[in-house]
This record gives sequence, structure tokens and C-alpha cells, in this order.
Amino acid sequence: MTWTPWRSLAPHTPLSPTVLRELLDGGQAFCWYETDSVWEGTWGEHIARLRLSDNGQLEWSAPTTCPDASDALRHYLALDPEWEKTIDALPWRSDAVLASAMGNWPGLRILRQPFAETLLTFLCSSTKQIVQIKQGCAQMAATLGKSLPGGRHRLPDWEALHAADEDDLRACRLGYRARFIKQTAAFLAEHPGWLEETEALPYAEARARLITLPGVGAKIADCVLLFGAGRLESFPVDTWILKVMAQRYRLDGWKPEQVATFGRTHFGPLAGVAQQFLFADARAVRRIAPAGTDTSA
DNA sequence: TGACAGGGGGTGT
DNA sequence: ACACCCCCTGTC
Repeated sequence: MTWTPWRSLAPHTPLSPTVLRELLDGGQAFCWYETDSVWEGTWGEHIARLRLSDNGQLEWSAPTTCPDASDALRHYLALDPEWEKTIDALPWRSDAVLASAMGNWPGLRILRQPFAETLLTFLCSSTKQIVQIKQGCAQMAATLGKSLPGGRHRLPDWEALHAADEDDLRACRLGYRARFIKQTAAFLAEHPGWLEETEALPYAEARARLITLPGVGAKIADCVLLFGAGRLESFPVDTWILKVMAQRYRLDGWKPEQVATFGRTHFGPLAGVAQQFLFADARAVRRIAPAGTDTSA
């Protein structure tokens, strides 16, 4: 397999290796792998490589057999001038916590992933860490997904998942999530067009519908809408966000659903973007803090 | 290098 | 509140 020469996606806000890692491997997407500062990833039917130039600009390469991946990449990475305006509309001027987090992660953004695929990856995510989720996704792709140029496979579509045995899914180290995926696949097979309709619905209605799927609760529904449908008002609340909000916004004792509502109200139509900055901060603190350090209380 | 707990980015009952 | 299911991670 030969790959195209590197070409630039500039201009955009310069990215540091740390921010790029957070973007591609921080919990939004689970199909990116890094080798010697080169990231290779798949989304939908696409595959591409990404690296950073000396001045923090993205460069890309794709298999020579693929059509120009540049447009797909720009869309996937939200590399449009609009994004800068989007960021500026966040209430950072009146929120020092948010301003600080945004300052720590310049260029961090929300990926635009395929909806159906995002539902699948986040269905795999409950009580799993990123490494484990990635393993499950890689296994599913390898065993049930169509092959892509370059030896990798794309994630299986819901039709393929419906046709698969639960044992095939279990073999992908998905644990009890295998049953949820099978049940969801069966439901989607019985209701053609349901996913597409859901994606087109307003946020609250789409969220309510997703939650009716087996294995999809409020958190996963919010992730699917934020990362897979561009619903930037979605504010996913996991245990880390729960901690951050408790500590820095004095929301001790609040329940996840209450924090989600607070987030959407406080941060407004771009709450999910704010969430991503706060989330990145929380993850960084966890990595840097010495073992046993507890900043709560 | 290897065995052994502990616990995990959530959901459903 | 607790089970679900399994694997990653830290530790001895």
C-alpha cells in the first residue's frame, strides 16, 4: 500500500502534540492510532494519516487508491473558519474556570463523526477506559467490518451487527455490552429509517429517543449527539465531569441529570464544547496528580 | 516476568 | 443500591 505525499490542511489554530492527542485519542473517537507522531485513523468509509508540522499545522496523507480525502478530513476535524467563531461565543469572558480550560487546550474541537458509528462506539464505552474501548472497536472492525485500503477495516454497520452472533461480539471483549449491541441492532433492523429520523430531530427529542435503546442512557445518548450529530448543546456527564463540576462550580451532591441540565443552562448552546475543555483538564489532572492525591473535599 | 486483586468515562432492575 | 462482564493497571 502506497500513501500520498504529505499535504497541509493549513491554516488553522496551531495544534500541539498534546492537543492533537486529546482530540484524536481523548474519548471522542476510538479508531485512531499513533506511531512515531503519525496518527492513522478511520471514520466511516475513510482512512487517513495525520501529523503536525513544525509550526503546529496539520498535514495529511491517504492511500493513493482513495479519492482526495482532504474535504472529508476538513469536515471530520471541523477545520472551518466557523469553528473559531464558535469557540469565541462560549461564555469564557464571565467564567474563569472555562477560560482557564480553554487556554490550556488551544485548538481542541468537537469531531464530526458518522452518527450510526458513534452510537456503536459509545455503546461499547460503559465502565470501560479508552484503551479497552479501542480494543473492542478494533476487534469488531477486524472481524465484522468491511476492509479498507491499507489493511485496516471500518467499523461494522448495524446490518452486519444484526447478522452477527452475540458470541462474535463477546469475542471482541465487549462483555455484557454485546447483548445491548445485539438488541439495538435487532431494534434498528425492525425500524428502518429510525436512526436517520432520530439524527434529524431537535436535541431533546433525539435524546429521549436514543435513551429508549438498550444500553443507552443519558450519558451515552449525549455523547452520540455531541460527537456524532454535531449537537453542541449536548452536555454529557460522566464521573469525571461530575467531579469537575462539583469542585469548580460548587455542585456537590448534584445528580448527573441535574449537572447536565446545569451545564446546558450555564454554558448555553455550545455547552458540549465547554464540556470538552473541562473534560480535557480533568483528564490531565488525573495523569499529573501523584497517586492518592485527592483534590476534593 | 508473573500472578493477583481492585476497580472502571454506565445502564437497567 | 447492586449486578452486569471482562480486561487493564498497579502492585507485590
